[in-house]
Amino acid sequence: MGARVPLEWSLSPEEGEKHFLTLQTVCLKAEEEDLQQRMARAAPARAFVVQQGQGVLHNVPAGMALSVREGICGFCDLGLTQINVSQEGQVKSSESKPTDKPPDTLLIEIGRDNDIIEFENKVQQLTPSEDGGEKELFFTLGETKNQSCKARGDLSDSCDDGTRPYKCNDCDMAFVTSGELSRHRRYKHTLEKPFKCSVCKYSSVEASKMKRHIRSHTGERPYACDLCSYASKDAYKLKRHMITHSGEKPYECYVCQAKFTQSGTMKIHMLQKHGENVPKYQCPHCSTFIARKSDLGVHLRNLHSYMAVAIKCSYCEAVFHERYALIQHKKTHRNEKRFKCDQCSYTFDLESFQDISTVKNEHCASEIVLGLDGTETAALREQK
DNA sequence: CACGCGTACGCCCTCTGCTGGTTTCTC
DNA sequence: AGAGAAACCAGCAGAGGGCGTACGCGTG
Repeated sequence: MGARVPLEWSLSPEEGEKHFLTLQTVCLKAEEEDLQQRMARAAPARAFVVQQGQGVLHNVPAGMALSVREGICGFCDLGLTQINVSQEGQVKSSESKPTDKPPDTLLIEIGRDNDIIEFENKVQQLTPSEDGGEKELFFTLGETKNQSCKARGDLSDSCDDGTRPYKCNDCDMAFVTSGELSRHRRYKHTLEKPFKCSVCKYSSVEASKMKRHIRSHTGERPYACDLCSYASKDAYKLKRHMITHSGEKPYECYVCQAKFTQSGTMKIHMLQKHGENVPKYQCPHCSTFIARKSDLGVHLRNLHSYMAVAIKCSYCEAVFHERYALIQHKKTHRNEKRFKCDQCSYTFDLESFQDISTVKNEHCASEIVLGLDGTETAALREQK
């Protein structure tokens, strides 16, 4: 991820039916001096008007391209309107004129129906660029949900001290009641878990969590789906399951707009497709690197697990209880398949290995019958 | 009756791992 | 070129963490 680009914004009703959200880039960080120079070269300092939600752009200056995307941020889970300011590294149009300033104002048209929307300049990202490549600025606005600020530190300052008098001594959290504070401290600091499972080692902070846990032992599934035979052990899983019937994909990758049914799936996608220095998982039994941990499990089961029914090598009589061992064994056969003519120094490949192989040595126009070790066998000599 | 406290319920989240379809690789 | 195998990938569900809130009960 690149540096953040600070934005200031204000919402001002004007021009009768329209509201305008004005964004101003305050400055670019010193380390982004190169970007400033690029922007100054290619972008006129003028306002753009973007029709929110439809991607209709007006007054796009030469050398710049704007697009509007809407989705849900994978990191903060806010509804997002994202304005991408794309700039070619080298301005191709001869009519483009260099300017002194980067673009400093964006105007976004917002209908009156959107009065309830609150914007915050929470996420702004600047993607790194390749030399001469495309540079993109992501001005991303978060549409706040009607939800608590939870544990996000950057929003915690907004919590009202008057309404949340019970402050935790070990962190910045504050709560309405002492009971909430007490529970929070058990979860985060004292790690006290008074509820113990009689079947396994699980323990929990709350009795309700133990009740839910017990269902994993009893198999009780009180939450049944109306549309299929699925039943869940808790309400949330049923709700999540219902997405499979509606076809809804509420999580959208803000980079490639791919959509996903679960946030975790999108997170993996973003890591694997758009992440940097993505770690890979190395098989402990062979040198294979696999992108996903779950697929390493598949690899281990398929190639390294013990097989009750042994598989015989197709080249010889050897049998193996592990597929990977068989694969490695077969490779030794393949490496051995080059043979020398017994009459001269010519070498040749066997087309296939069987218990007995017959090879036409076209070089010497004589038929050679070979065993697995590349020498003529007594049985073969009798056949000849 | 107001208040504090504990409990129960509910919601949403992350992490995890299995599954099956698709793509890529190897022979 | 084609078949089979392995890796890639998204879908999906299990399990558990964390917190908001409603409710009941005891107490002053």
